[in-house]
Amino acid sequence: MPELPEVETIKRTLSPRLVGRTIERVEVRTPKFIVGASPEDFGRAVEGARIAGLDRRGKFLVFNLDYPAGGGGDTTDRDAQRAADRVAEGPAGRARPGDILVHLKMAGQLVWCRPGEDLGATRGKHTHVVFHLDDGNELRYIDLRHFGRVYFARGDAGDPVLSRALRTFESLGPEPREGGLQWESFRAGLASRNARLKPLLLDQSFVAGLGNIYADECLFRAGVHPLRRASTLSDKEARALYDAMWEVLAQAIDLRGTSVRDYVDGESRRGEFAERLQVYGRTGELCPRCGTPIERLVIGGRSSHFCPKCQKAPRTDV
DNA sequence: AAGGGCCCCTGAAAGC
DNA sequence: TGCTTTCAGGGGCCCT
Repeated sequence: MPELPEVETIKRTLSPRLVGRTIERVEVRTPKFIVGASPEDFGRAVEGARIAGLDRRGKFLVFNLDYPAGGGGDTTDRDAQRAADRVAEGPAGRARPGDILVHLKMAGQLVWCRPGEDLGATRGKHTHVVFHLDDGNELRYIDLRHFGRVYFARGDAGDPVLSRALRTFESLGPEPREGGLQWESFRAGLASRNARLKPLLLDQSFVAGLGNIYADECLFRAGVHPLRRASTLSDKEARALYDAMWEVLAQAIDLRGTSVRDYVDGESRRGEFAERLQVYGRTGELCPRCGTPIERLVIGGRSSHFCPKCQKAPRTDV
């Protein structure tokens, strides 16, 4: 389940292999994965384009393409401009018209491969899009659950699925790390919300990139219960949560993500953060801090894992 | 603003 | 044992 650390790892593993390469041919095996254009139009548009940059925004991967006819500008200018835009725009950030956005949702994989490389029957069967590169290698989009999508930002503006995705992309909240989310605005954001913490952390317009796994881990490390109302946190608790986000995400990125099920990076390698998970998926196991059995509760339709002793339940609402 | 319901889809697990 | 059914799982949209 790729969340921020996994998508970041994919970006880092793919960048050196993709940036500067030209897409020679696109093979769309399962049309529904391409949003914004027919497979034919998508192929025609993208073939011959050069991958100028690879970015991550929340859980989206952003392929920035240079097109041979028009558009363009030299790469250095573009990169500088994009970096400047990101700082200037803060959380907003728009997709550029020629970009390809990829959201992997639960089980999507983006994998760099040698030509025709065999990834096994299951992954082979679920390989939906193949980008053939000018050095002969391939970038494959694989998805065992069929939830992910490849969005062509230059596609049909009237396509409701595309415009919804672009709207979602543009309304992403700040990145939790790297100078995105500032303490003061986080503190103020919590204070202004009555929502329960768990759904709030999963709200991508509040903060971008957390998913179910890291939300649970952050709450545990901060010692706050997932049902707590955001506005009821003390300064100390809010600070603990802010720091926990930073630490958990940094550690997870260091270990190249969490492979609970299907996740692998751009080189098909699994991440190693799963063994460091302290509560997620550990219902009934003992809390590493106090030895109390970890409990599971469904909140907002999502399973939540927490230690009932380290994360005190709110007095009301439970 | 908050929250419930629903849908996307497959494979694993549970049920018979 | 083997087949069928159920459900988990993340995210986001719609509706209230």
